[in-house]
Amino acid sequence: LVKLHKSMKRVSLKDIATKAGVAPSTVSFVLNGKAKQMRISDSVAEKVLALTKAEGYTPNTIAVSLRTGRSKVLGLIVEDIANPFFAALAKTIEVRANALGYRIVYCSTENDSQKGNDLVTMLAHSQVDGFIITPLPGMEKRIEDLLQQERPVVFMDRYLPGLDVSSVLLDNHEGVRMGMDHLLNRGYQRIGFVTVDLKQVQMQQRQKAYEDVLQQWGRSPEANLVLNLPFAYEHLFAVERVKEFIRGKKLDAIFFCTNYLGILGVESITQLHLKIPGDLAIVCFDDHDLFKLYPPGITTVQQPLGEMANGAVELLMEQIGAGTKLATHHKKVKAELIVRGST
Amino acid sequence: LVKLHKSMKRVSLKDIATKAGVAPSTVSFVLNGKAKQMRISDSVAEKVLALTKAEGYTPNTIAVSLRTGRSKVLGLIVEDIANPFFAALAKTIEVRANALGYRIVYCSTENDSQKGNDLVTMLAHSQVDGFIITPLPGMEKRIEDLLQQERPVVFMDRYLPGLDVSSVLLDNHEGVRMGMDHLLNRGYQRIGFVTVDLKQVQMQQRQKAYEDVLQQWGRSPEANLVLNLPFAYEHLFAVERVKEFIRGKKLDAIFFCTNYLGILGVESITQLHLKIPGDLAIVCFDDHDLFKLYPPGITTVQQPLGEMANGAVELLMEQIGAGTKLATHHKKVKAELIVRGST
DNA sequence: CTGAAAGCGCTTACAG
DNA sequence: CTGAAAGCGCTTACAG
Repeated sequence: LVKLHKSMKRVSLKDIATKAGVAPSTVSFVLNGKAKQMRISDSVAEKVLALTKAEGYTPNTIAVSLRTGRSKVLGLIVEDIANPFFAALAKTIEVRANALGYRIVYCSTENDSQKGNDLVTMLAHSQVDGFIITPLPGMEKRIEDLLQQERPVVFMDRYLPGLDVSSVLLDNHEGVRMGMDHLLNRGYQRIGFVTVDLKQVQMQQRQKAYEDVLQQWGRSPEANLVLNLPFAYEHLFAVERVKEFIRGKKLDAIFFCTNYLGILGVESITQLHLKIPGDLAIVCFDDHDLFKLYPPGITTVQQPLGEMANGAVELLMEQIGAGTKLATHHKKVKAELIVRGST
Repeated sequence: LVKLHKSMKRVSLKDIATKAGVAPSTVSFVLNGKAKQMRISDSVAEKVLALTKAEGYTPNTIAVSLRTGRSKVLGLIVEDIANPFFAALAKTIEVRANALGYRIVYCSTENDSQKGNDLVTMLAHSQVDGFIITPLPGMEKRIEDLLQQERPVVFMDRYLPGLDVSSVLLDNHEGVRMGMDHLLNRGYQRIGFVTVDLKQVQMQQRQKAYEDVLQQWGRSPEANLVLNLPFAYEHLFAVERVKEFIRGKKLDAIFFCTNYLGILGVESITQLHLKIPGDLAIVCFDDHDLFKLYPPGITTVQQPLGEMANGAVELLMEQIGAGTKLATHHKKVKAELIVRGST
């Protein structure tokens, strides 16, 4: 076993070839599993393999990339990698991609379409083999360029209407339905819905679903009990609003539209000394397993982060594998209802 | 402005040279800002610049990497990118690195040294220019290889004793001292300390600091009131233990060693109907701004994530810039005491 | 002031 | 069964 010296140059394929007394191409074929195909003798193949092991040789991926035109790197552009939701997605994507021999370069748009566009450009220049993007309005043009160049692209969690890009999205309507059916089947009558005044499509889809489900269960529009908190609420203010909401509307159940809302909901409820679900049933949309840290009794509508992440990688791999432009797929993933403790 | 066609080959430096009627080297010099240095005429330089713009030319970074031996990519290896603490660090590192013209490839060890070693190997093969690593026991040998090859490496958040590697670490002792001084200065007498039975050096340093500070304030060892929860506690079990601890030891203040402990602490305290800080003062070590979601009255010892991340990038850049092996630096970052609401 | 040429480390037709 | 050669897209001594 040859020990590397400090400033020793990395051993190259050519070095191996020289030591083995064969041509570089022979080494390349052996290492790429084309020995049989190229009808290289077993003895030569074995010698090459033994040498690469002894010398600790591994191919320079940069050179391979330049030659083959494939970098084995995927670009992941999310809103904010420090957000636990995106961090969890990134993690699963990483694992899946690594298993397939791909590395991930990730970047955060910070909800700035200008920055998002710059990131796309940067990743395109560094020759990533494909993109997984959580897009923002304002990125349409730059992403159309990618499509034009036949670069594999998948949208995740969000999409841009009008762009013909494969996507993996959560079925928000179905998720709310599951949570609401859970409550309605158990006879709850006055189900409040707490949301936040955000322009995001997700929030609007969820609120719409709440209203649809109530209507489908034959409730009158007066049954719609919605608390719409302002964006960027103050913690104490919001807790008070939720408390008022619960008491004022005499709720027997409450549905929180996001997990951050759920956190302050739990605090409001604790302050009211309500038993869960004895006095009040709770369902909360949970984007990242946050409620596993919380006491039982809270039912959550869990985003299937793994499924979403794996779905995105899968759709991307299809495109990369195909080489040619495929028809776009729009994959909807279903949330999972998790009932913790007694109902 | 030339529009790219679907399967049109990317425009290369050579293409620009041909169109400009100059040699490729001339284009290269102009684009790399060496026009003056190479005494290229302004008219030629302008023509080249105009053409690159019109053709939308950008250099192929893979080719640049192969040629220059520098990839402009940094490898970031953390325990788990889905953990908000590491996600926040990753985010800051990303921003800083991007500003310096570097991209980040990140990977998670999942606390598995075998996986950690494989990741180091993988990143080394893909020619990253430097490593920022949250190391694990068992990675010593593989990291020594990196040092031997004079690859820039920085440890962040953790270190491996005996390895001569630059590092950025939190000053845990000082952090606990700040929190404890805050309480002791305000006259609190019975200060409990809640920790968890983890082998991590951080936890042990924090507990040691708690004990040291009490001793330095002249308290007898009987003043040490420590609740050591088992690793992987059940939520309800832990909440009960904290409640017992507060009542049993007649605490007037409590110090939580991590933010996850703090979360269940807040729940215990709410259940006991204690006013904060009227009945009980709380200080909590907060690794990732979690408590900004919580009600005021909780004082936190905040990890300066930004400082830590920027410090790591900075130490790495020093090494990359130097080209030769530098003396190692061990940077300690100070936590910040954040007092929310009245004391 | 500018160009021709070598070379980074691979892969892959092509020719024996 | 194996080798010589071209080339991926750049950069950088070197030679005018």
